[in-house]
Amino acid sequence: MAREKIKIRKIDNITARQVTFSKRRRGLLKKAEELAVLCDADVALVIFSATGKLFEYASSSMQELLGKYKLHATNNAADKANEPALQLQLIESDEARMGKEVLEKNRELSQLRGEDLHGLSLEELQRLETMLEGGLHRVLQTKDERIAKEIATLQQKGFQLMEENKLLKQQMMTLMSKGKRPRTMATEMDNQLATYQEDQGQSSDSVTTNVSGPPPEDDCSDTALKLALPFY
Amino acid sequence: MAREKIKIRKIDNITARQVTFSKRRRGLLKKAEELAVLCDADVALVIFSATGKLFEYASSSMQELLGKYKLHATNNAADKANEPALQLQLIESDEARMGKEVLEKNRELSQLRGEDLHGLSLEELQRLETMLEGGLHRVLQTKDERIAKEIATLQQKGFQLMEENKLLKQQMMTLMSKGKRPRTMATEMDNQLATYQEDQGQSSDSVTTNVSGPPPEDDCSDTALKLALPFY
DNA sequence: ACCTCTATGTATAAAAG
DNA sequence: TCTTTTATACATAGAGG
Repeated sequence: MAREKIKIRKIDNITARQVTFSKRRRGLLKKAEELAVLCDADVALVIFSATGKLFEYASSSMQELLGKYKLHATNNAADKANEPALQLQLIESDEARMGKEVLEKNRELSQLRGEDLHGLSLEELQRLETMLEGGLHRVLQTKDERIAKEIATLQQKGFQLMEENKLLKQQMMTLMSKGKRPRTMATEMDNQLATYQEDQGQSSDSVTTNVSGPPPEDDCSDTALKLALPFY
Repeated sequence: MAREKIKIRKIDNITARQVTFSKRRRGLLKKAEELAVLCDADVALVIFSATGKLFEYASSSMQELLGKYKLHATNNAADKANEPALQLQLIESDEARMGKEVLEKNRELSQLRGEDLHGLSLEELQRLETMLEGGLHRVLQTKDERIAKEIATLQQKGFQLMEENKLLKQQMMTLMSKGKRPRTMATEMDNQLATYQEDQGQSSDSVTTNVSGPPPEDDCSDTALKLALPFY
């Protein structure tokens, strides 16, 4: 495909054939991987050179893919004729049963994802819709519960910290009034306390408010305000 | 490779992914055959689409090639460890793996249905929510398209019937004015026609209006108003 | 889904090191 | 045999039917 167009037939010159094999083999393996990645497909590629050397690519496990292939092949073959393929068929019937199950589950999953809907009747679409709505409802409910719980935990931690700070402040005041030291530290703690109270008030307004925003930069890292919310 | 360069990662848009799959699949199959022919190599290519559809190429017999592959694979495995279980082990592990796969798919399905959500993190719940919303959206879209199409068909049939009735009425009038028979039948047909026109007017107002309600009780069952809508 | 069209990115045949 | 180079053929993304 360069310099000159070539006909697709066995290359006579042995050297040229080996060179072409090397180049095209790599190209093919690359393309196979690209297809698997781009299109979320399962791809298995097996190449034997004329000298018997093996090259292969499989998007997942070669065994898994070849098993899956056998299922399809045997299913189709069984449709067309009753080929009594020795004991092999007995063994494979087990595989076939499970494979069908996997295929069925996969179909169901992809339909729930909204793909491959073209063969479905209105009744089936309605069934899917109901199931999806129910599922979505329950997922949202679970998520809301989880979020509410985490917020409650955060609030509790916050109040604990407030109490702790208040106590510390009092102790500090006591110490300072005795030793007549400047009040800088106590003032700063007042500010921190006010900031934190504001944050708490906001987050309890709505479940969907951002709670993971910067908390007051305290040094009490051991008291663990670590329950950050990754969403909302 | 055209118009714009793309990154080799899963294509998000489902339609685009299917289109690309179709194009690249053909390209890959062609290249596989070219390699086999040009370089006298044995090539086996198995592709499963994301929806589970199978595509394959084999330069000779797929069975033969896969057998050959298994030999190489087992030989190599035997080099690394002294596993004398031959192909039997491959088959057994296939079954075990598929059993696991079935379990996995079932878990995924039940989660999509909104069951068994307790072990999930907020991130996983968010992922489920997104998937369900997308699926629901696509299901609703497909259903709406289907319904619109059926309504259009029903309307067309309705108009056909109206025309037919008009014609029959005229013929009847002609007959009656000639033979001086009582006009009972003609009057009844007038009523039917009026009723049907009302129905048509209603159903074209909104997609969600009940269209499958009682049509005029005509005896023209062969004209088939059978596209009843089971929902809505 | 499938075809066509077209601009562009890739693959690769041939040659050279 | 492998690499690099280069010119050319091929594959294909995106858009429109």
